[in-house]
Amino acid sequence: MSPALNTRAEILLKTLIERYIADGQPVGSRTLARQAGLDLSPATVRNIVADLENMGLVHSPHTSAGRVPTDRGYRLFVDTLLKVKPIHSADVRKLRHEFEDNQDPQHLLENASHLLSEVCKLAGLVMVPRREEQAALRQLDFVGLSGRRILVILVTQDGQVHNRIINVERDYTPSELVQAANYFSETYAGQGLAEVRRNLLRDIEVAGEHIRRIMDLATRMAREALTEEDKGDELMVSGESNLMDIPDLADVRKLRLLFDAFSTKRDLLHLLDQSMRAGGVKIFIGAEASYAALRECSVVTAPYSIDGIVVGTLGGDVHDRDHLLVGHARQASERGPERAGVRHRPA
Amino acid sequence: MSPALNTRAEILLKTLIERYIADGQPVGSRTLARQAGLDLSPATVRNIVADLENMGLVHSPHTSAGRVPTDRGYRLFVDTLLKVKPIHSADVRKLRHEFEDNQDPQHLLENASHLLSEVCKLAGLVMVPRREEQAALRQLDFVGLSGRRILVILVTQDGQVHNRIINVERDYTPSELVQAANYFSETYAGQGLAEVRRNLLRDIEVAGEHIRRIMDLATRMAREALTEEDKGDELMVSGESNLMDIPDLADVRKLRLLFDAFSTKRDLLHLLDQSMRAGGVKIFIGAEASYAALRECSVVTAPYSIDGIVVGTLGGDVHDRDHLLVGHARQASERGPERAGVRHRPA
DNA sequence: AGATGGCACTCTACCGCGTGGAGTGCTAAA
DNA sequence: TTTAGCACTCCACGCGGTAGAGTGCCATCT
Repeated sequence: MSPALNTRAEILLKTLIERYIADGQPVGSRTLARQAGLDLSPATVRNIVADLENMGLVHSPHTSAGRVPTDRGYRLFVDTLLKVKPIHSADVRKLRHEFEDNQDPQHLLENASHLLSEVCKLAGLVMVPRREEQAALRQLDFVGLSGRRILVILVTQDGQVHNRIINVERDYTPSELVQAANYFSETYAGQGLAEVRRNLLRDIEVAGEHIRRIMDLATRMAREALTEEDKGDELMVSGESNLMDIPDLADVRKLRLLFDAFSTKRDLLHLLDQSMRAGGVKIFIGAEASYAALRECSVVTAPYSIDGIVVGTLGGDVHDRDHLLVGHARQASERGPERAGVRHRPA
Repeated sequence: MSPALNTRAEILLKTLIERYIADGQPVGSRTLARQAGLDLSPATVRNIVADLENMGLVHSPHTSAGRVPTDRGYRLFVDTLLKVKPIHSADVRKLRHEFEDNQDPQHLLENASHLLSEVCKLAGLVMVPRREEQAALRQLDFVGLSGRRILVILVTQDGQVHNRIINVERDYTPSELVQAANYFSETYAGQGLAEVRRNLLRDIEVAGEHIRRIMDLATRMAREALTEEDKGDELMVSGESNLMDIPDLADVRKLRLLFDAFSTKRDLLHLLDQSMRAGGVKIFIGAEASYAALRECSVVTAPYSIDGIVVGTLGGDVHDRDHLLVGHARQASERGPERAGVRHRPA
């Protein structure tokens, strides 16, 4: 694929990209010659850059403009040219501090997403841990509401609380509810939620005394309360408005596309999911995300884990290299990697 | 203040504003003469509009442009000129249907906010019911987590579930937790949360047997779990991206201001709070909201109630008159009023 | 007296044009 | 292999001219 570059060409490409990322303008031979620190004349630089163009790493918006990196150029850049430097340990301490107090998972995730966007001045994404793959049931509670509605509260081992309201066919007395809750909690505690659902449905078939008495409740619960959380809840986005500071999103229509993408969430989730399975920090550049709204951006993702098991992904729509450095380095220093950014500016 | 207008002037002002709202362009005498249906020549219209300008109801961006309504013009418009027509009962049915299934309050509010923005193609705001003023405690649960952390689950009479993690000084056995939960649930059920907090703190003073055994837990709970929810949770915003379709927010900086306002939430909450106390549909035009970011917009708010008690506010950053009609009428037909919109376009 | 037509004036948006600057590709010389 | 020079291209910018929309005022009509 990408043919080998000699050192000089590499340096020039790197400088070109950094320069372009810094101010978004196509960069010409004179600037490049000065910036690269190679003591070459603009003319020489022109020759080399012409080669880069032949290799499809850079490209001219029009005849007499400077050069702009292509997707392939970026790819090569992040794969082989980019060095990340560790972030200052004081910063790490500060970040660690932010997460110190025991918060409930919901708030923790919100904070992470918010912080991610704050630190990087970009949009931060955090995928909610996959409940069914990870969390085991710890406890169940039923609370009777008016009108044959029952509130199911479901606590998982890791301290997450989920609640659903289900409608049932008959009235239940409070003590029935308590008994049912105790029974379910004892019988199914420690099993994964998907597992609970399966077992519960099976147990209804060969129903024992306990289950038969609360048949309706059990069925509803298996069907409604134990099903997958709405997709909408599985992704948190914050700091979207940071994207408005990015000059080439000044066009409101582009912005709109992105924001719609953030509120639909579905495709983004897919992207993060991909990243989760693959493991490690991944950088999706422009069209690589194969998702129209992100064509002009890049997304950097990294899975995070709880007790060593990968359960979700952090990511971000991204933009400039400094932030890439920050994000990448944090990954080395914290257990759960954070994220990073590189910006993409096609014509 | 606003001097009396004769009918003709009123009609012209009304037409002018409607026209301006429709396409955002300053409106000139010729258009106005044609549109108003008064069979007047442009010259006559010019004279009358000149009067309106003297009264400060309209204003010219520059010498030879048409007229644009001022804040005072809008005020007069919504106060005396605007008639709302009921929305089609089929629409009402459809909306009612959307909220039919019993959802838990969290989702209900999210849906309301989302629907609000969908229907009006604007940003929808929903204020979360004021917990401490309304909700009474129904049930309490403690779940022990690792490391002396306890998950407090708190169910209110109206079916809302809140949970907090608190740190405690010593370990509790599961049965201790169950007993404590039972005790608290029985003792304080039916009281408002603020009340519970007060009583609990008082009871700790003159501690009885039960409380003394779980002193630490009780104290923490009163302090941490029963305090006001974070302000951040009290307001839901959705459909912000609809605002991007509004032509004069094409400027990204203005947009940014608004979005920041939405994510800060504090001042918006204040606005909705005001509206809640005042009651009825309120329309804040431009600077009336006395909040810089909203200077170029208007906000329409209406309180909603549960069982006749006002507990929160719906509102929206808003934009065109048709939606005002829709929103206003729904208020008449549903118990909880929805919202409405009028748009403001200063120079 | 109120409504109207006419007229001069003003301001904006837009178009075409010329210019300066930045950048390129090519060629010939070091 | 590098460099300097040169002709060429293209964009951004500022300028003047024009068309259109709108106003304000005055004289006239009913």
